[in-house]
Amino acid sequence: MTEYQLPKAYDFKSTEPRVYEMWEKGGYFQPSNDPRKPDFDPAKKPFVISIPPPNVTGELHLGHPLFVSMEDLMIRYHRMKGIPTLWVPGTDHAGIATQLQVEKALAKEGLSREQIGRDEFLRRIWDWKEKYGGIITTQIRRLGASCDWKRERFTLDEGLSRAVREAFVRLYEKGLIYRGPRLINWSPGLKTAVSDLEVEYSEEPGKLYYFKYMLAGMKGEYIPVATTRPETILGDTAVAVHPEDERYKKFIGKKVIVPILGREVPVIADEYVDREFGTGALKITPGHDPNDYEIGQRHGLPVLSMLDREAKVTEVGGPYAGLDRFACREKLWEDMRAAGLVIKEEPYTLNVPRSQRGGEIVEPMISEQWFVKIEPLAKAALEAVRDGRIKIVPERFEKVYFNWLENIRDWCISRQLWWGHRIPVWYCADCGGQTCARTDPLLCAHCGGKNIQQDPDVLDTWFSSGLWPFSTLGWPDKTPDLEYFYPTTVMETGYDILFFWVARMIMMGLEFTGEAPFHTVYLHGLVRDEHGRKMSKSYGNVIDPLLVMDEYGTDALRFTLLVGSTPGQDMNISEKKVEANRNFANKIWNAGRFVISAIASLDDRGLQTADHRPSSTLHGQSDWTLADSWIWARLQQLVRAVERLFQSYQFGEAGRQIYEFFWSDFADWYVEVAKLQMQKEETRQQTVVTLARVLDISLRLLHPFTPFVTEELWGHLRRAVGQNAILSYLAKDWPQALIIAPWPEPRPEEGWEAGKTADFALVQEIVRAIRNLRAEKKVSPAKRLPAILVGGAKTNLLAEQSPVIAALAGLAPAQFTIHRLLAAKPENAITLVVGPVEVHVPLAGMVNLDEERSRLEKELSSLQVQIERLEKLLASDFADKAPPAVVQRERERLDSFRETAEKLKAQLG
RNA sequence: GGGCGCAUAGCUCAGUUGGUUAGAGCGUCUCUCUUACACAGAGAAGGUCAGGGGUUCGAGUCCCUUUGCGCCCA
Repeated sequence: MTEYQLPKAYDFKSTEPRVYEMWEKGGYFQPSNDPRKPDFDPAKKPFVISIPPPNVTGELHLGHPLFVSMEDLMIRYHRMKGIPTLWVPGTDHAGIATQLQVEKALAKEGLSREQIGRDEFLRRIWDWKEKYGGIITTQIRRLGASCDWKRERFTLDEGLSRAVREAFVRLYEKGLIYRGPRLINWSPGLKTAVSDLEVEYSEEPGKLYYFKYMLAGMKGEYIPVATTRPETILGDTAVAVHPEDERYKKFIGKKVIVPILGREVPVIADEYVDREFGTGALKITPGHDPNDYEIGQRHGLPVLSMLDREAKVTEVGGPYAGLDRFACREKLWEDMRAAGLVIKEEPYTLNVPRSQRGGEIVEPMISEQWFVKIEPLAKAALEAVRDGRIKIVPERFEKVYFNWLENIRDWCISRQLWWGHRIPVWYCADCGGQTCARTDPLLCAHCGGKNIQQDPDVLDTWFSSGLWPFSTLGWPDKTPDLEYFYPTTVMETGYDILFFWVARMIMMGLEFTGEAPFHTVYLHGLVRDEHGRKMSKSYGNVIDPLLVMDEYGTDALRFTLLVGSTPGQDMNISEKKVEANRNFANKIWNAGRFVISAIASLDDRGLQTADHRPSSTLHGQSDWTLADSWIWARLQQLVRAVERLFQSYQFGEAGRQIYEFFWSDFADWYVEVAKLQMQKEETRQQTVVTLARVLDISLRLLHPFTPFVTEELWGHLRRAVGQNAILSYLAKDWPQALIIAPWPEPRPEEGWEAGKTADFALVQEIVRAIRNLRAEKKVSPAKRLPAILVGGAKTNLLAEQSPVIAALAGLAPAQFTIHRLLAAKPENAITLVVGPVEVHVPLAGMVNLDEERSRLEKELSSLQVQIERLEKLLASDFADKAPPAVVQRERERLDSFRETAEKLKAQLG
């Protein structure tokens, strides 16, 4: 017999790395049914998740532990169910973010990327990736992620680059990719175009500038115009008014003079103009405003670009050429004031477009870029969700998804960056033709000339991310992985990237594979600080998950994130919560320690092992005590609830219920009763069996939530049970590790549960009532109290449970009697009424008759209220219309209240 | 402007087919180092479930509406 000397507190620091290594070395992260292996069975349906790839050189923030915990939970659950599972890990090259990091490092050496050139810059960025690229995946391992690292991918690796190239060429050949000058969002600091999604609008205080648009050839007549961006006057090509606006109708078709520049532009009529806003007349700058651009298109207006790629005024701006956009605004306005064209300025709240990255003000401008013609893709993507091929959880996000796709605009996919997938198009200097090819061409496809040059731009990072679920499995090749694991099962990610990523994956998946890339989209909320504020460095409320794990352990962090969240809802996190769950991990550990020591203490002295196995599979019978039956019934109830909750993605609620069961039912009650049962020879073995079985199943249920502590403890349990001559039969089917132990399958009730549960609940109530009395009367916990119980119909139950009641309530066994009926009320005793049971506690010298009387009266009166309420309820329509079971339950409650009230009345005499 | 979410104990939150007198963690108060755990145990206090209206035998839960906060889209 081996003695188990487990540390008094769970030591996550030494456990976590060791356990993770054991899993990884044991090959448990690989699918149990693998198309790359000979015994592969294509008929088994796998469960597959592709990881939302984190930025390869990024830092771990709380968003990562959240998605890792969620996905790992789903993966572990399915793995334990025996389903072949694959979780594909990987990282994203994160074009802008990574390039900026390296540029920043370069700047410290006083260099710019232009100075060192494209090739050298790319070499450095790859060095950077090699140096820092492993950090994030190491951190994800630390979170316990059970993904198949053998299948790890990177968006810029060879295979994925080929996928990107294939995707681009196919869209190009289909005419769904085009290049052209369009109004795009330009980021002057980064000097690249960005997509509509990468622009965020923020409300900021600004001004509305009113000025005069003088009419050409009509002395002194003018149209008053208001604008938030006076500098764009330099690019105006019209003034628009509403066709029915009485004020300005007469000017339609006339010309007005652009201030300072003196150009003449037409006055046009367009229904877009809002007569209520500003002066009701709108200056039109098609080159620098999306709405104006559309109006310009409608009216065939010329488009002027008055800002260059650095947001400085171009020659279009005449005297202002070379000025920065903001300096120009001031100078022009002052000049206009001097020219008598200014009317007034008003404070006004602007909606300023800012770059999602860096926050600089984005400039709408005309630029030659590549676009994806999105409408046909969007249509298919809408259909896939509408007809249920893809389900979004929570459902309300389907509406958001529809709304976005229904109003989607073409996607600008070219970026003026160097880090990314280069656009596979070559321009011919001889014939001007474009050559788009899967492999780098040497000759122009049109004229055969050698004078071709590749487009310098790269693709939006999300273009490659959109291919992720299938590119990671080998697409465009028909690899065995792709055949078997695609489409994937669940896409789990934050709702903040529903458009950026999820919608695009759906569009691309349908386009290139003909299938929805996943069946279910599960969207989680965002993690905020304990008061619901967004975490930000400037605010100083950022919680670093690494520090949290250092202090409280990974399981505590995971459990906090999993249990603290509801689908699609933001969650607030605080260290306090993590600490509470660290305590839970410790609770698991210690309850386990107790069970293991109980097993170790059970030897085979005088016991014939074979004969002492439970003969019946029907539980709650024969050699089972009430507590054994109760905890088993509760556990089975829990297994059923957890199964139901998992099916509906309510992982948080499932975790809470397991927590409740483990701490309140198992540790607080059953373990305490078990201590007693183990002292008796006849119940000892059955108790240890129950302890072992309940712990085993509990650990299995908890494993997806808190994998480390459960794996470690289960290992000890397995060894202890396996080495025990009497109990080893219990573990005969247990595998090497908990990670692959079978998930507890829900089984139907057997019929005995309700009765046993009610009986145990009565015992609990009696114990609580006595404990309460002790606390109220300030009786020392060490003092054993005498007691007289009057049980009526429950006398047999009380007699059988008397040792339990005595032990848990601190009664003195020698002075503790049970009666069916009692002729006279004991003297000098305090009486507690618990349902059908009376508990008389003689407390010499502590009984104040008046106090007792008023206590009983108070109890009686609150009972009367309940009785009246129920009598009224049962006399109403309720009795006819409510389901019989509900009515029956209320009737029983009323009976029990009446019984208690009668007893109280008798006491009061 | 359109859409969505939230409002439940001092704080942070659960509460998904509507069904006991609404739960948890933290915090507060009282007691206890009882041989798994003081990262603990026992007990207690604390809520007109934002306001109003409706449906129903029955509403924290469903419908309408008002107010406040937050988010997304334009």
